[in-house]
Amino acid sequence: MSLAHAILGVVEARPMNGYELARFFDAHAGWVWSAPRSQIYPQLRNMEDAGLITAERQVRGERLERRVYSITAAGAAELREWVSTPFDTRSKRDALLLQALYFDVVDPTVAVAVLRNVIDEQAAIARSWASHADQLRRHNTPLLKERLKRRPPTEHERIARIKAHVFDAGTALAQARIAWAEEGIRILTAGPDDAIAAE
Amino acid sequence: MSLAHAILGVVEARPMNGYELARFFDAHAGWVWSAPRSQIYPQLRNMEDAGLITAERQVRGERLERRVYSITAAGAAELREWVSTPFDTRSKRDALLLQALYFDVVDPTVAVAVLRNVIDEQAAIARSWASHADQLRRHNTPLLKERLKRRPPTEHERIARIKAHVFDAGTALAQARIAWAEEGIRILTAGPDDAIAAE
DNA sequence: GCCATACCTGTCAATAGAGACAGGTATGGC
DNA sequence: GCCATACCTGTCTCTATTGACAGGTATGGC
Repeated sequence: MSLAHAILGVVEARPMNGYELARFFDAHAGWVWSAPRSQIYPQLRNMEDAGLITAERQVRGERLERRVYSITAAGAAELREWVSTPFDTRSKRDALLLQALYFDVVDPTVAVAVLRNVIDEQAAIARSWASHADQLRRHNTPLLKERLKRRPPTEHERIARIKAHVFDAGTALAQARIAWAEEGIRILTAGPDDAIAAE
Repeated sequence: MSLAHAILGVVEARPMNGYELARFFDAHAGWVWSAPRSQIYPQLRNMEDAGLITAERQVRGERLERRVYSITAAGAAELREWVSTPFDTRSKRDALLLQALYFDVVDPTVAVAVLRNVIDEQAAIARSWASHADQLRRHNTPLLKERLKRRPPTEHERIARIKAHVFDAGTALAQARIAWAEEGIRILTAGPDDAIAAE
């Protein structure tokens, strides 16, 4: 399951508790991988049971404790193994494309409104991904700084470039979707005359 | 749920039984939306209970029956409603990007091998999507032919263009991923000298 | 007539994921 | 001292999704 590997990659940078992880997935990794709290806490327990992470338990008050999780050697090995494994990249579901596939059953103006919404959302995504890639290239995100502390300085530039390049993908894919939606609007707004003229 | 709407869009073209739908999702719609048999059969029952589709039951042998489902007026209304609704297009999970995010923990040659696999797979996807878009533009797929029988001829060209444009998206996104993976290989194979030289 | 194959419909168990609900703890500002 | 807020860990229920398993029916080729 990918959530486990997403968590392994984060705690590999620095130890975190469930709350921090949940906030991190909301704020940052949510762009690449998202998960609700109700999935994170049980997942951490499972990973602890599996020996992929260890918890340092800190007592808080009378009943609560805070568990700060660190990656274990087994966890690091599992992460390397998973990252090394080529897997099926064929996307199995795309709700946006499914919706567009049936645009012929609604009024063109309605479909155009849906596509305009797509363009606005994807433009916002492209901006925030580009901004994050830029921050990474400047070695300027909190988690990257923590991560680099544990790596030799000669590797720092390379690591930052690898991370930034992932967010470049988000930008490029968002821009591809925008271009596609714009072309879709042209197709939907072309009248029957245009269609015949274009034959 | 999107599976229900994927099914509605297919049976809107022509009535089908569960087996045909399962094969269709494997062969064609699987590119946009996939589902195993074990999800399709219960889903059809639910949709029948909800009045979105109706089944014509044909007896086969002593114990089996074949159920051929057609869309109802309520189902067609539900499909139009769903297609008209702008929804959140921010992708919540991308296993490929998650994997690439942690390429720094493995040997570059391993990461490059993963990316080469991505390129091969995405190239195959781009080819088959482009081919399908071409077939649609020629009004040459079985389901499109069925679908057009129920629409006025003046609409045929428009409908074919809308469908084909969805598969253009698949091609464009696959090509964007290929370009991204190729750039990733360049970053991974660049030595420390290159990195310094590029500063 | 037999058999391989395609046709046809399901069940079951397990995991993943979403969203609502529940409740205790520390701290800074008033 | 009180209270709002952020910190912190969970449970519960429902639905989605997967993969394995189960089994009956029609048909064309040998």
